[in-house]
Amino acid sequence: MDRYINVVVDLPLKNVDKPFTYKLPQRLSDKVVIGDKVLVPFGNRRIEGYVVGEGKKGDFEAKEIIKVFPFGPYFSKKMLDLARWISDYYQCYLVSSLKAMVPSGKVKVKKKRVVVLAQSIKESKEIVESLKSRAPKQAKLLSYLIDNPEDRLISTKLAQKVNTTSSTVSALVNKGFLEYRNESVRRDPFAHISFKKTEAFSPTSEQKIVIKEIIEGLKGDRKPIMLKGVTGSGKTEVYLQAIDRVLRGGREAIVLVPEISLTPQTVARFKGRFGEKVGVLHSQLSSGERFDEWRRIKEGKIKVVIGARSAVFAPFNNLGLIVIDEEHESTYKQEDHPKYHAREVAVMRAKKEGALVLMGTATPSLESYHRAKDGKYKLIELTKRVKGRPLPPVEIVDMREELKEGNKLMFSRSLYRGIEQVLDKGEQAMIFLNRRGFSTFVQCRECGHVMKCINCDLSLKYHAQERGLRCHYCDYQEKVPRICPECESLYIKYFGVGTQKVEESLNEEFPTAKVARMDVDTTRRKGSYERILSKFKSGEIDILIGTQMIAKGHDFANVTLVGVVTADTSLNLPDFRAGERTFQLLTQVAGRTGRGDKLGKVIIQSYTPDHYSIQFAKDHNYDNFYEAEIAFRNATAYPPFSSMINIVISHKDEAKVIKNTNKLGEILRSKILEMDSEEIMILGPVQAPLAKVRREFRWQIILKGKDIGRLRDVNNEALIELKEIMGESDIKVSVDVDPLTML
DNA sequence: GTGGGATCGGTC
DNA sequence: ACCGATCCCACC
Repeated sequence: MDRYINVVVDLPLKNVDKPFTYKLPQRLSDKVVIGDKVLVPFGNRRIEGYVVGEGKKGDFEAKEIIKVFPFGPYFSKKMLDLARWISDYYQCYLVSSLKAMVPSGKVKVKKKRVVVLAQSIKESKEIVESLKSRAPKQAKLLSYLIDNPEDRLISTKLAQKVNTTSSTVSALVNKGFLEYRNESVRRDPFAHISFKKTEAFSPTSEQKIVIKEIIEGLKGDRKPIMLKGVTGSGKTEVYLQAIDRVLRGGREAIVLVPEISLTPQTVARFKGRFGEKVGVLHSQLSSGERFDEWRRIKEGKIKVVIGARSAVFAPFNNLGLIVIDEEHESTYKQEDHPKYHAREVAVMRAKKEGALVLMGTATPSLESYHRAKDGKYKLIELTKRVKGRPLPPVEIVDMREELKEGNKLMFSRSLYRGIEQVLDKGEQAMIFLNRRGFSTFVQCRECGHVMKCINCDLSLKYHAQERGLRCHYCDYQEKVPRICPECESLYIKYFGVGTQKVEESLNEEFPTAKVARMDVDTTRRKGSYERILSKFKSGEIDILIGTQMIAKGHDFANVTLVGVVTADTSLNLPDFRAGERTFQLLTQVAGRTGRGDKLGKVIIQSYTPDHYSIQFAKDHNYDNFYEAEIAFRNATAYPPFSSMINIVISHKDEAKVIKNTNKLGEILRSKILEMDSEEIMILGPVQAPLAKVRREFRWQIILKGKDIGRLRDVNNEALIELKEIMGESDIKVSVDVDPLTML
């Protein structure tokens, strides 16, 4: 009886996004399971594919599988279900979702030729005695191996241990006292770091309650838990104790952290508690390292995985808990296909596998907090910092007043004084500026008025080419006004101050201070990130200037001042999440100070100091912020009150792009008209904010509506129709479901 | 994506 | 009628 199996081939193409049926040759008939990676004939080529199910003989002649790759299966039945959900929800090919789950690149076990004793310990000891006088080096080497039988070293490394060369080793091998053996080795990404064993802290009374609730969640309904805890309230300790519980119950845990927090210190914290059971998965690992960690998870050697976004796919079979630290972080959304959000995938995976999701943050995303308030997630809170440390006082400086008083510096008098004092006392300051490369906005320096789109109430973006203002949601355009439309002042300013300019200015104003800058430009080289941080920690640097990079997680006891050069940069981004981002950022930055025994202080400069995102950050008051922001989202029907899909069309030929995007817009509009529904809105077509990327022009259409399923359906039908009408196969269409940014 | 067969149009 | 370029489409 022939056995047939269904395989999805590794070609990201619409036409082949379905299973193909292959016959198993006799020799493999009982060796193939779902999740195996196989090599199959496809057309006149050989192609890799993944087994997704049993097949049956059809009305075509099935070809035979060529080979099955080792180390399979690469995914379980449940993970296949999850991949199907991702493909369906995020509109991507099944094979793309599957490939996100499996280790990529060359899948090989690394081997090395190690040197081991050829005789028993007892015999070897006798040999040592006999060698002592005539060949002392050989004797020394041999006794080293007797004393350290666990060492699995290659010839040169072993020779180094006793200050000799590998010829000593080969002499011993020739005499039959030692032998070479090929052993597989693990590529350990953290081999060079030592971990100090740590014990659980005794929890604060607040932490105790929270931990109890989590344990109840683990045993009970496993409804996702939102842990809202102020910065410095000890969320990590809560995670550690929850994980401990899960491990004791014989299950496994995944800890997702934002890429930027995945530092050796973070890993050390987990390894310190759980030792060798901890594994790490992230994009910086070499493909070999990633494969080894992946295999150790599968083999059950690892019980806790800590990693970035993709670690949500760790191949555990008895998953009990997924922790999502800093739940609101936008790095959890994958930027390329499949454009999944790790938080959503985690919730779905946990549901399928009976695990609990625990997401923690000081500043929940609006989406998640809304769900928590709706009862879809369980909300628990940590309101106090550990050791009773207070949250630092926050001072908001109105930069309009500074200008009126004749201060044209980028530092207010207050921040200037603050820096002076810090330098006097030998303490440290962090100066934060969130300057995004291309986005600038136009603002009146006298009254703070920002030029906004009349249709969207979003800030207009300055386009240098045409020297005009433009809304990238609806394409509304206007000229840059010569005088402020609000107060008729002539002080119209194009904002675009970057960290470099701040550095220059600090050096001018405080020539004796040691200033360093940390942003994408200064940390591009490997290790430079750690180097800057360790210099700051050791006190070699007085003032650290930086972008978001310095806002996260770091714990510097001597930092007593945090300055935000302008809170407006992120606030005036043309994005409905600008207010949310600003609040999150300010809250996080503020959390960087007052973590030691000294009191900290935060100074935020702004031209729009009355904005609720800034005002509520001053009081560290998330709930008030949430109420204001959710009202705005409700009024404007933005998420969480609607869903969105961003469709970007790109091609080298701009005319082609415009033609296709316009046509797609027409098709979408007529479809929505047919549906006789007011529910779906179409924004665009407009030129994408990143209008040209790698010589390709980009235009986009945004769909917005209550029902994500309907949005997807309309989008799908429209894209099929577009292809029929235009018949163009070479234009690129990229679909982003629940986009976090429209760029 | 890619090769092969169908299709179209130009050329001897 | 024959041949190369282009289109189309199936690939199990």
